[in-house]
Amino acid sequence: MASDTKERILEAARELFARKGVQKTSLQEIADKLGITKPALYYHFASREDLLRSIVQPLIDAGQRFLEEQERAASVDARAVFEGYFDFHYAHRGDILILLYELGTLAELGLVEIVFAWRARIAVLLCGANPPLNQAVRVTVALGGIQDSTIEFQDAPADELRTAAVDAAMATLG
Amino acid sequence: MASDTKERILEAARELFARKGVQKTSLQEIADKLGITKPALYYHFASREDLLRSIVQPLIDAGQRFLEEQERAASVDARAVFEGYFDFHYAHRGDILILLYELGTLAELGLVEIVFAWRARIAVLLCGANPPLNQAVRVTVALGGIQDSTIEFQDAPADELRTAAVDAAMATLG
DNA sequence: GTCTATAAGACGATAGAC
DNA sequence: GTCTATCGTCTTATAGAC
Repeated sequence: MASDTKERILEAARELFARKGVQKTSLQEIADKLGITKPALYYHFASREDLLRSIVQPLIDAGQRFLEEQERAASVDARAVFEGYFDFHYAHRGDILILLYELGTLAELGLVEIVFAWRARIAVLLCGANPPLNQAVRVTVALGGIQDSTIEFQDAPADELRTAAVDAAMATLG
Repeated sequence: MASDTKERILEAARELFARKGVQKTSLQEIADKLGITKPALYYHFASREDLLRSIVQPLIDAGQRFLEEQERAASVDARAVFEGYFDFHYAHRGDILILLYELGTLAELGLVEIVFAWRARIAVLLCGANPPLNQAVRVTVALGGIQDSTIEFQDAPADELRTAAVDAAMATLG
């Protein structure tokens, strides 16, 4: 396999980012954790931003795949959309928590725009283009609520949480 | 008085924090914006954290007052609670957006715990202590959704948005 | 691929004059 | 209340040996 040092760096960075935040974690700390030096780290990643992007990219790709899949589906089933949305957020809840605590940092990578665009595309699936405000709000509440649930109820059994979150989202949509 | 240097510093800091994030704004930049020097700034605020706390504190106080008011009310009306929750978030949506983009920074000031505690207290008001998971999830979706709405629909007319958000929250609660 | 060494600069914060 | 000057520390990033 390709040099696993690169993978080890990503893993260490992920752990430190989650524990102390992205901005407050220096490349020095990441290197120390692995017992290597900063220049060694620079051999694998051209810059600090390059490292950060390498962590975020798989998440963006997964989200993109989920959305294209939903849009390709022949018919739109709100419950299925919510379930897929829950599954995506639950599967990546660790990384998503990192992003949520550091929205400002991620905004510089253009991530905030991407996530808003995703929500807009789902909103189109659920209630068409240019819905009235009260419809748009309901979609925001439903999707935002599903995401919040995967963050706030870390200890709950996954299947029970999934049912509860999707039920709540369906009730919101009315 | 409004022309006080201390007030002008807070105002400049707020503006820069909103535009480029808390962590990425240096004391130097705040001083430059006002045409004063860093030591002058230190005359008014003991430290960087002191400055940050001075911006956040009024928000915490306002939230605290809202909650005590709700808890003192003789009877609990879910709709009234949601309306008050919306009004609080709408009135402070500018500052709340700053906090949302920098949860990590605010966590160091103990703010995240405070907000979670608020939500827990509202949850007790709405469905008693130790509710089943599906009830707790519905409260999270409803409250989180109201907050999201005040952020996402910046351009919508306030009263129309208020009705839509509260209606959605009521539907979520079932 | 990893090292030693260091550049080049920003940062928070302080001392002391006025 | 505001200044000039500076301290000490931390940072990203690079040069060049092995």
